[in-house]
Amino acid sequence: MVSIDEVARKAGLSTATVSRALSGRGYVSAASREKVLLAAQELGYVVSSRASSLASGRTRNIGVIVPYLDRWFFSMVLSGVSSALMKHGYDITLYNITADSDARKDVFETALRRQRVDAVIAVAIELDEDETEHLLALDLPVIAIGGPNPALDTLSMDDVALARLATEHLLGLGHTEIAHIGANPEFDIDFHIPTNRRLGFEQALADAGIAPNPAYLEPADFTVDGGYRAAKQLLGRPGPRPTAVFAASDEMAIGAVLAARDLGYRVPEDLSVVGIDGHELGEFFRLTTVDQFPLAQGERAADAVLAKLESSDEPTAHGELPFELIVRGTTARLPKA
Amino acid sequence: MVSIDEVARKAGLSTATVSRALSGRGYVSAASREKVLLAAQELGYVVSSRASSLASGRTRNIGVIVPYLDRWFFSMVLSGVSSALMKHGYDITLYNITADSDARKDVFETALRRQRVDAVIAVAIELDEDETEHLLALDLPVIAIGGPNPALDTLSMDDVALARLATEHLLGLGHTEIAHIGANPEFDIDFHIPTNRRLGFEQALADAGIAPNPAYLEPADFTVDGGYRAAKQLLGRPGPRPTAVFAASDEMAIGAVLAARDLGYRVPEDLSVVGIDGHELGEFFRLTTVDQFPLAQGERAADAVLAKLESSDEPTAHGELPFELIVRGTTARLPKA
DNA sequence: CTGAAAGCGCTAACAT
DNA sequence: ATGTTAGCGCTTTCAG
Repeated sequence: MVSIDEVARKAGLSTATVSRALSGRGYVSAASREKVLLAAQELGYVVSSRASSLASGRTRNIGVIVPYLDRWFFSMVLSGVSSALMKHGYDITLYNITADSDARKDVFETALRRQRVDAVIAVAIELDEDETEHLLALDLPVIAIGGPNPALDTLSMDDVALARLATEHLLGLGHTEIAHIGANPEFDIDFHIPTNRRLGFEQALADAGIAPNPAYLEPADFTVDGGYRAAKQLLGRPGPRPTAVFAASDEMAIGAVLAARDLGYRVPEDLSVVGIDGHELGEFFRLTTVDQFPLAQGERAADAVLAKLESSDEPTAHGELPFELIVRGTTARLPKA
Repeated sequence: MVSIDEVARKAGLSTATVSRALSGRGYVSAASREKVLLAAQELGYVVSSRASSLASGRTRNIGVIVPYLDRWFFSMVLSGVSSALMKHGYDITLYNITADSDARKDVFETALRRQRVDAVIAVAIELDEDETEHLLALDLPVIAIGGPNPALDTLSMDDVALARLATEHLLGLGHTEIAHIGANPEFDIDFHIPTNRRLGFEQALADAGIAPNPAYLEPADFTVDGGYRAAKQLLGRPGPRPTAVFAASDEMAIGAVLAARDLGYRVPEDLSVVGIDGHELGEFFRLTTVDQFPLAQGERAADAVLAKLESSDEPTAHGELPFELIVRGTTARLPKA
């Protein structure tokens, strides 16, 4: 491994100047910089992050904590974080919080404290007080996606508003018999997303003067299969039948579309379906959805963390994440009866 | 940040002994070890990986190179790698090779050379000679998934055999009019997977004495949508029609199932469909598939890399990855005509 | 089995 | 603008 001394020797300068030229900190004449760059190039020198970080306290590495690696949303966020950070020469080390609570504890109590990272991005993890403490005690910039966690700088999604938008879309098309798939308190681990989406749904109905119908609330587990089963229940039960379904995720919405078809209902003629996410599969099914741009969420978190790193004073107000209604083919006006 | 000196002082021992006790390297009396552990515990001491790695040359961090973060297969592999490594106290830093060739170059020429990792796992990336050189020049243990790359220790999937198995399943059910979706040379970037799967398909047919029918070969892009379009072509064209379809991925197979249904064919009565992957969505569609256990692939790569780390002499023969036919509901015997 | 001490390769005052 | 030098916080000989 070629070291900084060799570069210094070759460039005919001191190691200090080489360090300055390479890092861009401190004054270096243009001529010296040239020499250093050339020497480094020719020797194939790359700064050792081990040594550099020990001396400087900076690692150029960001820790990213995610609860799942194998779920679409998190993959997208991670992808966004990664591309944004790589552009700035930062590496990312991954901390996958699992169900195993010992492993989880280990991340906060040991792994993150090894001084391997300059900052932390926590993606959609509900942190308990202890964990929040640990994070704060690191004394590093932290950005959370998906709050709210009043103790942390957070980029949060207004899930109530998201759900209102989806519901209002249906209302605007003339639907009044609207069912909701998703409200399952059991899945409320992640910031009450299911509950908030149900709340938004109910608010929109209330604003339109529609009384909530408990029979139109069907719990499901956020999978295609779950959405399928829920929709079958909704559509198969005797009695009043919804003309539209708002599912709390695109995967459930897709399940609902498939269930409707299997029962002989046409989508959107007989049933309108709207989801939430902007899932790639939604395009194939021409699913109307409220896109929450997970890739952009990741990029934005990365940018926020970099901003905090440059100027630690930055306020980095708790930001709201954008979302947008994408009207495709699974929703339509309520046909006149 | 509490340092090793404080622990040493509190334990009444030298820093050398503390280091030995904590790392498990070198002799330490049980009594001393106790004292050290207690002191470290009470002070909440965690070894600084910066300092430790500079002094020892070990980082307890593995670099993982992946071409995609947002594709199911890679997410699963990554998930497997992550869980296996975390168990052993290793962190993982992620290098996402993108289409951007400058960024790609940067990973091999700079990022990986920063001495941040003890070993590298390369997931299904076709490396050119230059990149392979760079990897080898790191002088670190490297494990590749998805080879073959003769220069690297590789865990590889026998895609020809995988495809044969899928095809033989169909043949065994009595089908002779079998189409294949997937062979698209354009997508051959990743180790000729499409080509190898087509080869396995053709071999199985040949072994059964069936002449290949070019009209039964439909290229597609490995997405649901691609599989859907391909199947529509296959089933919609006038002339002989296949009674079974072997798709080179589960997502394409799902697309084929949906296309068949849309055209009025029943699956599996009128058309059998088999895929490859073991994709989670396959379960919902009751898709028959050849599972390639991506999670296990990741775990196995992690174990292999750890083994190399412990004993650098280990031969770590180029391993073959397992696969298995999962018969579900989209394939059936050819009905007597 | 333990301690003293010499680095690991770089950065950041400080001096010039 | 550049060089000198004292660390950064650990690990690892080497003695004992």
